[in-house]
This record gives sequence, C-alpha cells and structure tokens, in this order.
Amino acid sequence: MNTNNYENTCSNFVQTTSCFDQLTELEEDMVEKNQVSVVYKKGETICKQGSFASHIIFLEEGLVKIYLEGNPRNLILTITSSNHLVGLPSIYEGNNTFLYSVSTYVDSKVRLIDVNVFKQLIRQNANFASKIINILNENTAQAYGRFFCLTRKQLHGRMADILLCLSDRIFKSREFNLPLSRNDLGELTSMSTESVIRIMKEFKDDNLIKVSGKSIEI
Amino acid sequence: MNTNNYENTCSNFVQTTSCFDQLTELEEDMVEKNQVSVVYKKGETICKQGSFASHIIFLEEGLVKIYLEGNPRNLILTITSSNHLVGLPSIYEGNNTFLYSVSTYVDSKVRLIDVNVFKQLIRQNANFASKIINILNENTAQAYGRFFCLTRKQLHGRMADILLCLSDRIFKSREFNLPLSRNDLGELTSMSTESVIRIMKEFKDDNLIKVSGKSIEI
DNA sequence: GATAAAAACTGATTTAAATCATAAAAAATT
DNA sequence: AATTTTTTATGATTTAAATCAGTTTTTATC
Repeated sequence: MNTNNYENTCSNFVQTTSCFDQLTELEEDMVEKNQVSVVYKKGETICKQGSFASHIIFLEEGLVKIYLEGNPRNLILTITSSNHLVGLPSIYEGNNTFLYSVSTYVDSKVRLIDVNVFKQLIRQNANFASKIINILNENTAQAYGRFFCLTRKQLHGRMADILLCLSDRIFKSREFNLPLSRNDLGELTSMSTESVIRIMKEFKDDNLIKVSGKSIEI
Repeated sequence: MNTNNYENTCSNFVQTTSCFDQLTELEEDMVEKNQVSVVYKKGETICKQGSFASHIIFLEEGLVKIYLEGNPRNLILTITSSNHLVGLPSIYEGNNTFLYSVSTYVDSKVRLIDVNVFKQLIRQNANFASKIINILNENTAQAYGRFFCLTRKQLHGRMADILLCLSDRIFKSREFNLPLSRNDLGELTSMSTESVIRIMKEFKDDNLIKVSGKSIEI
C-alpha cells in the first residue's frame, strides 16, 4: 500500500473477520449465548450517535453508512459492507456511547454482541485482542486517508476518489447500482448536493462515467 | 464527554500510559532490553511517513506534531505531549510503515521500543492489549472530532477550537508560549497561513486573546 | 391511478477563503 | 554587527464552491 497516496478512502479493505477464529469453543459459545440477530430494512437506523452502546454490531449482510451527526449536515465516515464489525471505538474505558450513527442502505442482517462479553473476550484472549487491534488500526489508516482527501483535495478529486472507491471496495465492479442519493454522496465527500450533481454531470459529459437511473459505469 | 460536541480536537486527553503497568516483571524486562532512549532537538523529525516502522515511539518528554505529508501542504493530525505512545497504527498486519510523520516542537526525549516485542506483548498479555485498544479508541474518537471540525466548521470556529484545545489539553493554562508557527496553525486548522494571521488579528482586536511575541493569553 | 413528497437537476448570485504581491519584523547565520 | 533567511503582516484580486430560487423527474403514498 502506498501510504503517500490518499485514495480509496470511502471504505476499508475487506477485513476477514478472522478475529472470531481466535476464540476457544467455550468463548465462541459465550458469544453465541450473548448475541441476538436483527434484521433491518433499508433506511433504518441501527444505532444512534450518543446513545448507550450496549453491544458491538457485526454486519452479517447488507450495506450501511457510518456517520457523524451534524447540523444541518452529517458527515459520512465510511460505507461498510458485509462481514464487518461496527462500533468498536465505543468500547474504550470512560466512554460507553456510540461515537457515530449507523443506518442501512439496503435490507441488512446484523448480530448484536453484548459489549461486556466483548470486552471480557479482549481481556482474556490476547490473540483475539490482537486481531481487534488489527481492525482498529486498519480503520484508522482509512480514516486518515479520508481526512487528507476531504481537507486537501477539491471537489473533482473528492468525487472521483469516492466513485472509484465504491467501485473497488464495495461493489467490486466497474458497473454498479448506487443506493446512495446525491445528498449522501455530498455527506460522503463533504460538498453540497448541488455540487455533487454538477460534478457528476461533468464526469458524464467527459465520458468518464455512464449514468442511467441508479446504475453507474466507470 | 459530549459526543455531539466536536470540540477540543487538537490533541487527545492525557492518556495515563498505564498500559505498561499491565506487564509482568519478565515482560517489563523484555521491553527494557529492547528499547533505546533517544533525544531529539527542536525541529527534528522522529519518524517519516512511509518509512519502515521498526519501533513504537514513547514520548517521555517533549512536544511533537503528528502529521500527514502533502504537497504543497501537510495536515497536522494531532499535537502530542509527554507520556504518550506514538506510532501504534503502524503495528497492524500487512503494514509495517509509518502512517504519518512526527517531528518535534521542543527538545524531546523518546524511548523507541522494538515493534516485534510490542506485537508479542499484545499477543501474550491480554490486559496489555486491552489498554492498547483503549488508547487506539481514544485516538479514534479524537480523530473523528477533528474530522468533523475541519470539514464542517469555518475558519473562525476551527481557529477558536484549536486555540482552546491547546490551552486546555497541552499547556493547561490560559496563558502559554506557543511554539507553533502561523504556518503550523494553518496545517492544523486546514487553512492558509494568511487566514491564520487575519483571524488571529481579529481575535486580538475583539479582545478574545492577547498576543505578545510567542505568548498567548485567552 | 391520482396525489403528495422526495430527489434530481439547472442557472444566477453570493460569499468564504485562497492566492497573489509586497512590506515589515524577527530570527538565524555569517 | 551585518547579512540573509524565515516568519509575520496587510491589502487587492481571484476563485472555488455554497447558497438561493426555481423546475423537472422520480419515488412513495393514499
């Protein structure tokens, strides 16, 4: 990975959530007994920034946005797809609330794991903790990339970056149906909805992308 | 902590680096034997983004900036003072380079701890790993706050935020000698040096701050 | 299928902040 | 102490991007 290249910052790499592989049978059992499966419909909110974080969220299937609430506009930190852990930063001492809100773009299936069980697993299983550290650090690397991108690049660069990242990391195809609205793209790139529209139009006119309805081809 | 209040984002809270308290005597010994102490003069670079991260940096004494290199301008992620660990995000699998550069504002004393020893400690001591997770998560919380601040607030808000944070978290006084240049304040607030100067002047004219030389009073 | 509501689009206008140009002051170097 | 270099400062100009105002299209709801 080129660390001087602040690209592909909309989401993180596919994290093999191998952290669970580190658990003993007993520990796996403990997780099993202290989790619930929940299905969310498209557009629903899984967790709300500032509310008590009683559980860690494992996204089994679906697509969600992780965002900071702001007035009047939110800031989308990442788009996250299947098999990712969400809400890890809420497990540190002295903070038991969600740092961000999470809501779904499509129907999604999650497992909610008791946060205390999760903390206990970290304290008793160093290999598990080590994997969690890996995940946190990867998220940090991604956050820094986005940080740079949003504060130093201008509109066209930010838009291109996000479209490429969605293509590379989320949909893994040059052609995909984008469930994000223009407003969401705005909250993701930190620009106004009108600017998103204008730039998308320019990209279209320059034959960089093809748009028809929700379908986008790069 | 009010999670909807994106303030005080220049630095993180004083992290009691209690992570080392979790080590056994044997482990402490291992750290002891695999670290070196280095003294850096003001303005020197401790580590360079993209270079191999062979060690974790423990800042025993001093003041440093942690920043992403950019052309033409850098982005300062945080200002860090004594007793903090630096370079933790570099320890994840598949990445062995520094995510950021670090350089000193004042003469500083650091201990460089072998990264492999550090990784081993994490894998063998879950309590240690748990503390590291705490630190990482606190850093993440801070980064998100800054993220929001830099992308959603405008110049005056960003400047005020940084000055207050420096006062609260770094110097712990309403009056302090600021070793950062106007250019650094710009890289910290993501604005041009000229804008920093203009806004500082406005704050001065409005009697929000008093400036004489490097000394600032809020 | 009609109506309401939300999202997408377009052009005109405003504004925040960068850039440019240049000077003064402070710090570092000889 | 004289010099060069760096930092701070100030005003004029430009520019990127937001805001505003309005229309069209799509989606959701009755």
